[in-house]
Amino acid sequence: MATIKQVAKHANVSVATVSRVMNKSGYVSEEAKEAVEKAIAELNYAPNRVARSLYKKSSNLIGLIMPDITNPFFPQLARAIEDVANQHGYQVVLCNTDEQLKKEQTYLVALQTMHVDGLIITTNHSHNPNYETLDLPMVALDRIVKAGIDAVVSDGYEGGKLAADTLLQRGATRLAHIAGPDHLKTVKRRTEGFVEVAGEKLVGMTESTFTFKDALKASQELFDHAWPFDGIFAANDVIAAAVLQEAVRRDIRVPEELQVIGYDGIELGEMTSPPLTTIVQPIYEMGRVATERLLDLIEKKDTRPKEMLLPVTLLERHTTKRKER
Amino acid sequence: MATIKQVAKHANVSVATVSRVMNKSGYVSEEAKEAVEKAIAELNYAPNRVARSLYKKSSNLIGLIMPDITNPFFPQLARAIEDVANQHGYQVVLCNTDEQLKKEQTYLVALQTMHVDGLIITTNHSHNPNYETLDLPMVALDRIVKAGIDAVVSDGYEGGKLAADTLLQRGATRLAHIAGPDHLKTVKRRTEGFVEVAGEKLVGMTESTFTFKDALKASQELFDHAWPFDGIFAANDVIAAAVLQEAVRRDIRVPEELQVIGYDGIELGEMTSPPLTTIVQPIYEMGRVATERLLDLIEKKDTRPKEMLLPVTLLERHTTKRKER
DNA sequence: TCTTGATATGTAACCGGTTACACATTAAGA
DNA sequence: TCTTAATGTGTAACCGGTTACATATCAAGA
Repeated sequence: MATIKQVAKHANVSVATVSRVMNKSGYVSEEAKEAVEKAIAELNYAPNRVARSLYKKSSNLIGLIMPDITNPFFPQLARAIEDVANQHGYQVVLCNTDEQLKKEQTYLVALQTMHVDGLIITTNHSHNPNYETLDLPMVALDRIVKAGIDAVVSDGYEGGKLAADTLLQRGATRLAHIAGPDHLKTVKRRTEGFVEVAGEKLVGMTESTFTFKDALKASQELFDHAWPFDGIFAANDVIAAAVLQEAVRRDIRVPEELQVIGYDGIELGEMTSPPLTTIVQPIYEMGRVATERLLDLIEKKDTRPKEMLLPVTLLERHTTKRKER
Repeated sequence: MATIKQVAKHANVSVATVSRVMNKSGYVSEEAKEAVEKAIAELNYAPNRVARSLYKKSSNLIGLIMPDITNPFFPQLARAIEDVANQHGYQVVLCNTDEQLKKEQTYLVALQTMHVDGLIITTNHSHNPNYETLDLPMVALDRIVKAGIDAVVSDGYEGGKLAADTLLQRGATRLAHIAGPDHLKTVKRRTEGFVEVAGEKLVGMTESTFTFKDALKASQELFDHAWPFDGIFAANDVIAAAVLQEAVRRDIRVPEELQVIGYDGIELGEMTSPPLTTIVQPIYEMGRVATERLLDLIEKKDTRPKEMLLPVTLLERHTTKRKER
């Protein structure tokens, strides 16, 4: 790789001049500019970002901290983040923490020492002491870390209500629900919204993590203890898929006997049989908004913290009945 | 963040001494060592990796180039890579290229200028000119880039044969197949193995990309034109899921009327109804092996290029019949 | 006692950029 | 013609580490 010095020599100017034309800063004569551009082209020069980082104290890197990219909700988020970051000349460093404080801590110092310009956090340590002292632009995504840190989330409360409304409207009279992990505020809201509207009609409820295995176990328990019910809302699509599979295994016809609604809108829902009706949160959009917000923060365009609530919509596939008229 | 100079002053030694204790290199008296360690602890010092990179020309960063993290095969790979990299003190930079040469090119210069130490490539430009001139350790994963570049792949040929054998052994007599994109060598091998064993029994075959939508379309065509068949092998699990869904929609009973086998062993296969029988490639293992190989290459432990072929296994879930005795 | 090698430490060059500053030239305005 | 501001360019300091090299001390062996 050529260095700026070589370019300078090749163009018969000083390194300062080369730097000036690279950055379009300061005064440069047309003549010099052309010579430099020619040299750059001929030597196939690209400036060393490490050197630039060292002086500028900015790396054009952003850290993406997530629990586990293997969880099907996150890849779409990661994709959106990477797309937007890339469009603005940033790269993203992927960090899986499995929600372990220690891993998170390790990553945090690694990211700091490599001078990332900002952080997007999709893990949920509401009181993670690590973030308190961190002087870095950051935005929480699908999670609420603490007041004072920007957050981008979908409207889980409305989503929960929408799920209940839909089920009721399609003739369900006995509702059930599988909630997500208790410590996730954004997920809890879905349950709150659902319970609020379901009211007396709620006949069964349990809780599960977001792994398919656990969800299957929770479904089985629910079917064993609370059956019959004719409408169920799962805290996310993976859980809904488990419910579906268990229903099929028990020869319960969906949607005739049991209507199922998930939450997320991940591609998986399209692949089940029958395809899953779900409350979709605009995942890509959330990633996009979060990243754009982060870049604004990095460029100090706006620093008042705020929480961005994105609307959800109902996607009717085939685990709910047709709308009655 | 404290700098090495501050630590040096605080410990009453020179920066060289501090550097020596940090790197356990050269001679340092016990006395000095303790003073430095105390200073480091007190100032909460962590060396600036950017500065270190500049001098060392090594960043402890590895670039991960994939088509699209949103494709459910890749997150597991990414996860494995990140795990291993992290255990060795490396971070990974995520790059989605959508198989577009231009994006790939852009990333390649970005990664080079930030001095990544190595590359893991899961895209498939067999003749991508970009890689030819690149003087960077790299390993291809699930893809074969070109001779001279290490590759880690699963044994698709054996997998295809295993799928056909299994179907035949379970009583299927009319076989069908949906192949993957033609330009992916590793995927083509699956088809070759399958066709080889299926022989005369093969009554229908088509091709599809790895998106669910396309797969669904291909399935419909196959059912329209080649039905009846009683055993089908799909080039990956996403396609198999589409076949399954289409079969259910047509009221074809699986596995009684039609047995289905996928390839990959991704979690999705567990979530379909019925759960999918599939040829599993050891995805996590592949990521691990590739990363360990890359780290060896980076540390110059071994530089003879080689191709690593990992074995596949049959995972019998419920889209195939019980083994006949 | 003198030599020699091991131990210990500091100074300064270096990595490859960016930019403050000094200096030179030129054109416009008084 | 003299000032002054705008334009153009180079030198060197700087970012924060690593390390080559110079130098100093000390103990062991000749």
